[in-house]
Amino acid sequence: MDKEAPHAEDTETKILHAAEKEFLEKGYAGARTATIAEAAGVTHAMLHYYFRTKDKLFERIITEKMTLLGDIVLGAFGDSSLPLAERIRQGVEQHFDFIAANPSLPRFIINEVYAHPERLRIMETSVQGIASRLLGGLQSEIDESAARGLSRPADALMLLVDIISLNLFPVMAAPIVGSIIGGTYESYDAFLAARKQENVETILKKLNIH
Amino acid sequence: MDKEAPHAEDTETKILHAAEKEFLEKGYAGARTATIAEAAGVTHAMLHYYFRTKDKLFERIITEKMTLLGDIVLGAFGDSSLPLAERIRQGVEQHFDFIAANPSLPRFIINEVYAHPERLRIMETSVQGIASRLLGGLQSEIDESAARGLSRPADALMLLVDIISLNLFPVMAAPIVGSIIGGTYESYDAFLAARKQENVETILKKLNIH
DNA sequence: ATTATCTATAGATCTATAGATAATGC
DNA sequence: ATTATCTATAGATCTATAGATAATGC
Repeated sequence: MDKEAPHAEDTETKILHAAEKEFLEKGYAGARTATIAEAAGVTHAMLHYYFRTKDKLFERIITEKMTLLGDIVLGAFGDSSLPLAERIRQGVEQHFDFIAANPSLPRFIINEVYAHPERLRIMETSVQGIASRLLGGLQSEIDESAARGLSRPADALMLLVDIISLNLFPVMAAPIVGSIIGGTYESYDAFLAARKQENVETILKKLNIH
Repeated sequence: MDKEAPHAEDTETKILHAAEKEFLEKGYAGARTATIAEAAGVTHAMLHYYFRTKDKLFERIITEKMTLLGDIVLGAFGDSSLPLAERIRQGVEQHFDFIAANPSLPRFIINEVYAHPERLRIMETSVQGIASRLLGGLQSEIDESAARGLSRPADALMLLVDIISLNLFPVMAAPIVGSIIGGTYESYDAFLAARKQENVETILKKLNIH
């Protein structure tokens, strides 16, 4: 049924997958094309045959990842068919789950955008999408709820920054936070599960929503 | 009065300062010893004469920075002579100000600990200090306040993670957040000032403190 | 007769040191 | 007579390509 692929993965795909792992873990500067080729199980020359340069290969990966990250923010908070409290709870949880499932993604994007701010142009479209579509709609829902006395007034942008801040840090800084919590939790995953609920509560308490 | 220093900065100090900047901005893998030497205004050979290897120079910088970061957390929240609400407000603000004044520090530490988790041992002493001294004291204050009906009960560890999360993200991800906020604020510094107060409020509302 | 793969190596970049020379402190 | 500095270059590491060979699709 697929366009191709009776055989497992073709060389190009194997290189892409290995490159994704290497770049996300070590960043552009720390990644080695020879390491990528080896992990993909192909000779080093193949990497250059398919992608010409390290830069072009990197460009492929970071474009894909930035688009993904933009989409997930929009996707998590975009469902406006729910009552505000539910929309926020689900948004925080979905966002948290995505970050937990892609733990090196935020560090990767933050680092590479810092190193080359012009890379933001790749995200600009999704970022503009967030700013206008999501924030506009969310803000009017918050305002309406506050006007009815169902919750505290709040700035939708600030709320979004709150949520992203709270969700990213325990995943990005896992080794450090892990060493702080020590043996308080059974595992770091148990801590993360508790943290997800804690973040939902923090936001709902801020809105004082009923 | 000083031990030395009639002349501006000696070579060793110039190299250290240049190295700090280069490593914090580009990380270990992205930093170049030749770039450091050039920025310090000395020949490349001098760097190796004083510090032998890139690794040893890096070790000097990261040890200093990890200790600093540990100390600041302890320092910001350690003043237990204040009423709880004031202690938290001042702690959040002091911590925020320190991060804003050292914007590449969190990214640097998070990246280098991720790349080499064994580096956590450098921080272990300060980290243990935080876990026991700070959290223990803070927790009993929170408990006492809650018992008197002055605030909601809360877990001191979770509260600390909340604060650090909220304070770090807008500084670490400044280019990205800046592009999301667009022209809403006069400058990114204006946004950060607003953000500091917002973070204080978020925490106080979570505690529902009066 | 085009596409994919391999071996071998060039070429670029970076870290590190050798060895000579100048400056400094007894 | 020790410490600091410079020039020159070795040595290691990494990216990229040349050129030959094998596989694949008409």
